[in-house]
Amino acid sequence: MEPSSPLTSCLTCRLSDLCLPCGLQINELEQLATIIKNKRPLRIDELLYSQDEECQSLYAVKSGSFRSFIVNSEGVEQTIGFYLPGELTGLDALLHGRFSCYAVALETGSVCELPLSRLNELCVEIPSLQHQMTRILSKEIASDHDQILLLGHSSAKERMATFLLMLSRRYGALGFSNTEFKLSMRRQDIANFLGLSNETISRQLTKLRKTGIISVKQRGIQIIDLKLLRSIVEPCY
Amino acid sequence: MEPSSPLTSCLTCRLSDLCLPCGLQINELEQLATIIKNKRPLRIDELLYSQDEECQSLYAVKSGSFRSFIVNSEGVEQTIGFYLPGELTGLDALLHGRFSCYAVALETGSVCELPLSRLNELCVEIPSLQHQMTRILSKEIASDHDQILLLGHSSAKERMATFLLMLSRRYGALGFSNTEFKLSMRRQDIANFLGLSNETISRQLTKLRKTGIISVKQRGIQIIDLKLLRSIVEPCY
DNA sequence: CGTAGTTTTGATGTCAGTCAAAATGTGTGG
DNA sequence: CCACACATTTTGACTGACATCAAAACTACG
Repeated sequence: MEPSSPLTSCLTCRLSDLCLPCGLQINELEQLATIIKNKRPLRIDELLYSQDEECQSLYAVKSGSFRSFIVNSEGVEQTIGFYLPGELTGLDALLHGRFSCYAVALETGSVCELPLSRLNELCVEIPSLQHQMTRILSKEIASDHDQILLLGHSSAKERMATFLLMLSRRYGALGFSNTEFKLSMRRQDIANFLGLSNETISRQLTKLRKTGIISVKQRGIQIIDLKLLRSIVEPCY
Repeated sequence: MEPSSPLTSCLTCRLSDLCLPCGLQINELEQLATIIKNKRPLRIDELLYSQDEECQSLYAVKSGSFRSFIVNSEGVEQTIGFYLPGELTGLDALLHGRFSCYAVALETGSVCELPLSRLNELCVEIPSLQHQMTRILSKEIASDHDQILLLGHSSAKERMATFLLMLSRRYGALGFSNTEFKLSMRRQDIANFLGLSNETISRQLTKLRKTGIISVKQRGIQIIDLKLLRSIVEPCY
C-alpha cells in the first residue's frame, strides 16, 4: 500500500518540476508526499483562506486557478495575483502566521495542503527542500517587483499586453498552448489586478483585436501575433 | 581576542532585534558574527550592487540608507524600496543567484556583508536562523503586496501620506523620532517610488503643509498632526 | 424564455502628467 | 566670504489618459 493516495503523490505528479518537489531526490519526494493532505475540490467563488485567518498550511495548486486579493481598511480590494497549477499560495503568511490576503477559486479546482508544522520539520531534515522553499519565496518577491514596476510606470496598453504575455508564458510552462487559452477570471478581476477600470480592460482588448494582434471570444483568447504583442512591452522587438 | 571586530559583532549591535539575529541564542549570534565581512563605507550615489550581477552576498544595512530600483528593457527606472538600518537587501537574488535590481547609497552608509555560501551552511546548522530568514522573506512579500495595493488603488494624496507614515513607523522602530526626520532621498526618488511625477510630490507636500498637517523644510519633515495624516489613509481615524 | 450577471460602447469629467520657468539650495574655486 | 555654476524643488498653465456614469448588448443558467 502506498504511503499516500496516488492523487497526492509528488512522485507521479506532472507538476513536480514547477512546484515544491523541484530538485528533490526520489526518497525525499516520498517523504514530502506523506505530509500532504487532500483537500476536497473547491468550487467557483469558494474561499481557500481569508485575510487575518490563522495559517496552518500552505497550499499548492493542483488544478484550476485561484485569485488572491487584499482588502484595506477602507474596504478597497486589490487583486495581488493569480495562481495556476504548480504554484504555492500563502507565502506572505509565514511572517506572522496569519494570511495577509484572501484566496478564492476562479473555477473548480483542487489544492495540495501542506501543514506548516510538518513542512517546517521536513525542511530541517531535507536541506534541498528548504532551498526550494527559499527559491519560491524569492521568486514571489521578484515577480512582485515586476508588478510594482508595471503599476508604477506603464500605460493601460502596456499593462494589458504584459498581462496577456504573463499568462501565455505560464500556460506554456505548464505544457499548454501559449497562444490560445481561456481566461478563468472576469474582466473586473483583470482590471483590479492591473489598477485599471473594467471599461479600460474592455477597450484595450478591443483595440488589440482590431489591430489583429489577438482574437477575443469572451473569455477565450488567441494570440495571433506574439511578436507584435511583445513589441508593445519591449519596443526593441 | 574576539572572533570578529566589535563593529561587526551581532552581539553588541543595537539593530539585532530588527535584523537577522532576531530570536537567536548568544552562541548562535557568535557563529553568525564570524561569517560577517566588513565592507568599507559607501558614499552617496555609490552602487552596493547592480542588476544582473552575480549575487555572492546579502547585505544588512548598518548605517545610512539605500534605494533599490529595477530598470526595464526600455530603460524605465522603478524604485522598489528604501532600506534603513537593520534591513536586509538582495532577497530577490536568491532565485537565480543574480541581483534583479540595483542598490545605491542615498547618503554615506555601511553594510554588513553576509556571504551566501556561509549563510546557507549556517542556516542548515541553526534552524532558528533559517526561520528568521524565512520570516524576513515573507515580510518583504507582505510589504510588496502593500505597495501593489498603493500603486493600484490610491490617489496621489493617499500615496504621499502612506509614504510619510511608513517612514514614521520605520524610524520609530529604530528608536528615532516618529514625527521628525530628514528625508535621505530626493523628491524625484519619492515620485518614482510612488508612481508619480516629482511635481506632484512637491504639490502634495505643499498641500499637507498648508493644511498644517506637516512642516517641510527642504528634506526635513515634521509631522504636526499624526492623526490627521493617518485619517487620509484610513478615514475611520 | 426571462432574469441576473458580465461585457462592451459612448459621453463626459478629472486627476495627475508634461512642459516651462522661477525660486531655492549646494558645492567649488577664487 | 562671496560669486558663479549646477542641481533640486516649487509653481503655474495646459493637456491627456483613464475614470466615471449611463445604457445597450451579450451570455449564462434555471
